[in-house]
Amino acid sequence: MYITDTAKEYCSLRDRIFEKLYDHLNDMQRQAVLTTQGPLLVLAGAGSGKTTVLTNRVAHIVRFGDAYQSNYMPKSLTDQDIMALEDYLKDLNAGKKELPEEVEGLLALRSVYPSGILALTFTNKAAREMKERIFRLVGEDAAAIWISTFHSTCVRILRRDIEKLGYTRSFVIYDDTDQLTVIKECLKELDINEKYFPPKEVRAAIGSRKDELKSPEDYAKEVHGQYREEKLARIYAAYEARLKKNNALDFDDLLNKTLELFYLHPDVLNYYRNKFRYILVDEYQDTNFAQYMLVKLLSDTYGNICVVGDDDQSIYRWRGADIRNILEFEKDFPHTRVIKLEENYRSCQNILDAANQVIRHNTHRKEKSLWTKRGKGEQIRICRAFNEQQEAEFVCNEIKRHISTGGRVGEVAVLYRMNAQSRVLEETFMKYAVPYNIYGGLRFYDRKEIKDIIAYLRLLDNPADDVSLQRIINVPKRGIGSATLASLQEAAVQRNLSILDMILDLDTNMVLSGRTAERVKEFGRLISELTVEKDARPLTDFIDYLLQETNYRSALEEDNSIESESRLENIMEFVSAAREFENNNPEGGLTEFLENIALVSDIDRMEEDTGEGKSSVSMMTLHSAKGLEFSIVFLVGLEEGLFPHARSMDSEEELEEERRLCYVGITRAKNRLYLTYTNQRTLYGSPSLNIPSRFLKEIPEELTEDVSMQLGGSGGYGRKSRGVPVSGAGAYGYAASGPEQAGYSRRAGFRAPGLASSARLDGQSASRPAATSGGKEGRFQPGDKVYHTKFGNGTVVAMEGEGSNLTLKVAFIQGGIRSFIAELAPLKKV
DNA sequence: TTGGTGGATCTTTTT
DNA sequence: GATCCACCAA
Repeated sequence: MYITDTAKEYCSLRDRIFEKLYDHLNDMQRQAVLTTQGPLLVLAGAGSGKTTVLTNRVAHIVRFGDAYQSNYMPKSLTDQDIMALEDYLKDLNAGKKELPEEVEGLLALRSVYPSGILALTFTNKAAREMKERIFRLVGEDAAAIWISTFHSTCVRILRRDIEKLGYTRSFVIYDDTDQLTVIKECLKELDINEKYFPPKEVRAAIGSRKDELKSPEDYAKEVHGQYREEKLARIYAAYEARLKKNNALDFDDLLNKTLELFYLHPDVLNYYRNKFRYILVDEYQDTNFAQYMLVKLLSDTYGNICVVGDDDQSIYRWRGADIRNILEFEKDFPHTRVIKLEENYRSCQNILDAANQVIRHNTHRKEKSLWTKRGKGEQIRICRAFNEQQEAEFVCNEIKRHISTGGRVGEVAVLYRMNAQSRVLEETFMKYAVPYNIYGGLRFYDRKEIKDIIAYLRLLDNPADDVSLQRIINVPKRGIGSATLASLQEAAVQRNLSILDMILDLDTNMVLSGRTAERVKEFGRLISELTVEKDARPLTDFIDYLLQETNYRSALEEDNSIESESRLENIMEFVSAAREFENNNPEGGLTEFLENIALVSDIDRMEEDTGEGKSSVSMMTLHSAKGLEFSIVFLVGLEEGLFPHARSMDSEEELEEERRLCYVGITRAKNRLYLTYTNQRTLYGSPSLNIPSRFLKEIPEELTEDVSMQLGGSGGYGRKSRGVPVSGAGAYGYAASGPEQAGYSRRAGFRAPGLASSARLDGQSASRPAATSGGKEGRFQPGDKVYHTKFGNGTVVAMEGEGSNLTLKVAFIQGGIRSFIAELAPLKKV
């Protein structure tokens, strides 16, 4: 192309303007923002400003369209234009970022409609956050951009065209509990024993097939001749048929049916792929095959696909995420530009070094190394405790010390591998009156009473929904038991009707008789009546009416227990959630409300989600901590068998995922990181002896400092850890501050029914020696290398029980973890 | 049909 | 230790 001097000058000015305009970004970030054309892979390490890049990139596209990097230039550039650009650059240098319209016209050469941008996330929270930040950058234009989760995006597409696939627009979305119900029905129908095909396993199998986009027919062909798999294929087929009959989609279907729609109706696909000129994907390392396909298909016309992610933070393999998507992105999308963001704005260098060192032990990854301009910061503090009670006391003491020196509790987080670990922490925090807040666990919309109400609503919205009907036909008790239900169901299948249709026309169908028939008919009348009222009343009003007419509320009120009281409270909460929805979506009806519940179910978190301004310590699993940051982080339970989890220890791939989880945990900390582990821990009811996690050993000693507690007199523990001399261990004397029973209030906000009362933690028999077993089995210790006549060499990773019940868990070099009764097993130390 | 009991099982979770 | 579920008695 012939380039004039004016054009050259234009380009150089444009470059300098953008550099100045984005001088709040580092070089790599700026590159990522300005690279708008073609495939782009941004490898964004933890805390490297990933969201900043995404939002600025979207804003840049909205404001300047295809300007940068494209061959487009203003058709006729005048000297005046050049002068205008020069003036603007001067303004910028003087700190004035306001963009005059004529300059914008010179820079933005081909405009892009905001509605031509699609940004995909995994969680609603991420979508919400991105939307807000883009709004702040570009104002009203942000409203037209498609920023939402994969699932919401698919629902939006499906609501328009799903009739082409033979569903109605008021389809329901089944969650995993509903899936189990359907699977159990299928097993019954096919006369398959649940023992040999546990519903949960079947669900996982079906889920995997769906992730791979395999239909029941595909699968059946593939496994032809294999008995078990063939059965699974039949269950899968029955499952699909039932969902369709119920006019229901599961979560996987939201993606798969969208793809199906695209395959069967290319006109629909073409509409969207021509519409979305720019596509961005957040957390790309978490995508599964279906999501990959969706992105691949939609980006085909323009090829402007930008994915942001961190392979080191891929922790959802077990949920279908395929790390290969990010590792092989460059192969899948030729001519990809790769940009690595390695500068970290969150943590001190010691913390980053620890993270870098741990993750280095993984083999399948893209080489990255985090660094910061901040200093080294504090040493990483490692504490060995005798048992989990003591571990929790240590955490409490440290937090109290932090508070007494002017620190805030909101800056602190305690992270653990399993939810079960939260109990002891919770009890101890209560005892010491440290306010805390547990995130995760049972979600609001998963509570029994809430699911019941939702089931009523779903049935009314979609009378074909047999699953919801089964849930509530006898809730509250109406004397309709499983036998009645079974015969109704069978008859419905025979006549190819929904169960509700059967019930409403029971006289013609003649399935039941006498008292039972009367009760069922009564239920039918109730539903008919509600169906009429549903359209006659506003949403909130109707839900209230429903609670009344079904006797759901009165049944709870009569119950008079603490539990039912909390259930009633939750129902009130639900009603106010409905009211809020009604206010925010005056147009939305029942269908929209239910969709909102299925897809946007995090009202629990929203209330308290105020980051470090909170007035309580945050406790959560490592998985839920992804994406968050805290000044002070406690990573507890770093023991072999717990973290890495025993279930993950028999495959290298799963072990690497555990290591990534550890990496995620470490990189949550901004200023101070504690790592704790115990010698003994009660898990699943019986005590076990543990050895420190291998991840601890992967952190260089010069980054760490031992702060183990000194036990009152019993010695031995806390003296030394991994050869590091104890520095002033006494300063952390545990029992330094006694329990303060009062103080703690439920304000910290857990709503779980009927807990709070069981804080009997008197005295604590913590210093009693472990179940170390005298006698001959005492010869074994966790960490011992052993030889088994059948399985060969291995290491004792855990011990449980005592005396003749003492069992050893041994990790064998070949063939995983096995448990043995110590007395009986042909094991010897080597 | 309901309610009680013994036995097995026990990661991680968003949509 | 806690929960879920299949099975059995009333």
